[in-house]
Amino acid sequence: MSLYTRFTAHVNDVLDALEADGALPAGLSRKAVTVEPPRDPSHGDLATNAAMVLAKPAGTNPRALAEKIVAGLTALDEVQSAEVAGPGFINLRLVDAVWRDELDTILDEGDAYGRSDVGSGVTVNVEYVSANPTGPMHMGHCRGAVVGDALATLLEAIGHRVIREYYINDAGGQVDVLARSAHLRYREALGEDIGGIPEGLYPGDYLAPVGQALAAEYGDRFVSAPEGEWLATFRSFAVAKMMDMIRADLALLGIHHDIFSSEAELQAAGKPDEAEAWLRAHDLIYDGVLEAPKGELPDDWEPVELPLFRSTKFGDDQDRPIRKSNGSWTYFGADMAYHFQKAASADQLIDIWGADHAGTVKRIQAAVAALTEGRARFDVKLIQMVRLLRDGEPVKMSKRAGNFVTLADVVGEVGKDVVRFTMLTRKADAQMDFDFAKVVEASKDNPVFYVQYAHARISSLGRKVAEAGMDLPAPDLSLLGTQELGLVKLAAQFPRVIEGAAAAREPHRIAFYLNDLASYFHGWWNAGNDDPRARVILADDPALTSARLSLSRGLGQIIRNGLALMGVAALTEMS
RNA sequence: GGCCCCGUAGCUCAACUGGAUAGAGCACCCGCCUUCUAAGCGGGAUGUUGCGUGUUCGAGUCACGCCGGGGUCACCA
Repeated sequence: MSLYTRFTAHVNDVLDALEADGALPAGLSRKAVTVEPPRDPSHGDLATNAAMVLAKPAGTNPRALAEKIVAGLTALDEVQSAEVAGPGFINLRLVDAVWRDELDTILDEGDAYGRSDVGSGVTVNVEYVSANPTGPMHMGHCRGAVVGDALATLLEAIGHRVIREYYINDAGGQVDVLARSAHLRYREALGEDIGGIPEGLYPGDYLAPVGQALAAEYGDRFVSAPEGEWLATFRSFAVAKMMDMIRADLALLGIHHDIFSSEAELQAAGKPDEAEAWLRAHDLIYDGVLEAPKGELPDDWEPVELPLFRSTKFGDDQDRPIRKSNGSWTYFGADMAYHFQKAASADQLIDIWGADHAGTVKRIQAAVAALTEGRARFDVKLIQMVRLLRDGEPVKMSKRAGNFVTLADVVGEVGKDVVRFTMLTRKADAQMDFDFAKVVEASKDNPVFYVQYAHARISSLGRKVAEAGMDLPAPDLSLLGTQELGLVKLAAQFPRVIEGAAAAREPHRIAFYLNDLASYFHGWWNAGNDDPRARVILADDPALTSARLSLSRGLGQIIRNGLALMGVAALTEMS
């Protein structure tokens, strides 16, 4: 149990006691009661708003109620002082022993420190990447891949069972285009001069090996065969090759999915039909005429009767077709069934999408709400664009010739850890710049470097002590000073940060927290510049050295654990 | 035109999903390198949180309406 959940329990105990005494009406909701560190540390170590939240429903005034709660909290051994402040906050100051014990806990629990089981018993399906299987991963996919993966890790850290899933869009028109592109390369591989790649086919060179593989597999039997004879074969062949490439690209980032679900298989298994039947039985699908698109009408637009899902009943602004006029499924029709399938094996669903799909969020949320009858929590996280820069100048990307910046190029240039960390240094719904020069810069402007540098400094301490052959006594943490306990207090927030980040589905908070912790650590370290007695290693004071070394190790542990959540390896020395 | 996201210091961004006096870094000014790694540290200055109503003990955060920037609109995927 983390320190913060422990004190939340203490506050609840005090409230229980007040209820038992009749000082507080029984059964008031404590949902809004929080126990958290105040923003301003001068207010104390912990603050609770219990009196303010409960005063009104209890029919009393906040300060009077606060006084009663304070009396109960003051009685606790771990509490040094409790006082009422401002409009009715209760500020707690804890005895130093609490923080020393917490440092021991960090060191004892090691890699497990910060993990919890608050999410146990709940399975969460995180679907991320799901790039179309028509080419290698490029930078546009990168951020969503990293955010999704880090979020999945974060959810595991609070005890959820997590399913990492990739949805292969292998049923739409774009995979037919892929198959035709592959057929062209197949003819090329068999010696035909194909000239340029016609407009409308995928031009990328990565398809050449696919053509060669097809030639090796099938010889020349499909060279002049009508499309109907080879399309399906070439399609599944090429998709499989593309997925191999994508899996290899993802592996460069350390990303591995548990499940790859195929849209084509989903349709072949009749899942969309099942969903449609269920929805029709519940009067959530009707045959109707789609409204004309707003704004400028396409030339070929004409009213057609289609099966429409009543997404307007769930907050969408238009009912949405699930089948096309030729009877095949729309993307939405299949996607609806796909989410229905996912919800069968998970309690909560999270989709990581590019922000360009924002317009389709409501309809899929409507579908999930309908098909699960509101049971499944379902979040769509939209990932904003990343602007690629080099020394402040936008990286030019031409759309023709498949000339985009691939994920493999970027990882090759700056490394996996830099890419992953950088992608997590912004809220997902804020746009972000990725500057090749800045992300590898060795300065404190660069959080990747700054955090790693702190960890390297900490690691160097262990080496120095070993080299010096110092004989250290068991640490006596009561030797730690105020600034040092302050560092412990910040370190002790780590479990809260994890829980908060997981609950909000915001992995970037880990990166910000680590940067903060690194900043305080560097400050402590540099105190030794002005005052040699403030250094960690004091040759003439093994006792103090031992205590400070324990603190350093604790901080190093937190940094490692935080980086692990982000999928980033901690450096023990800077190169 | 409808919907979604964003708007916070000169710049880039935070703010623990409603808490106290809105915080960091950059840039600017003042100190600090015969060093446990100065690849940095300490201190100073920086605000009508786009604007306006409302909800309440309390709003950057929630609701509604404007303003500005971006995205999106299909029987596409």
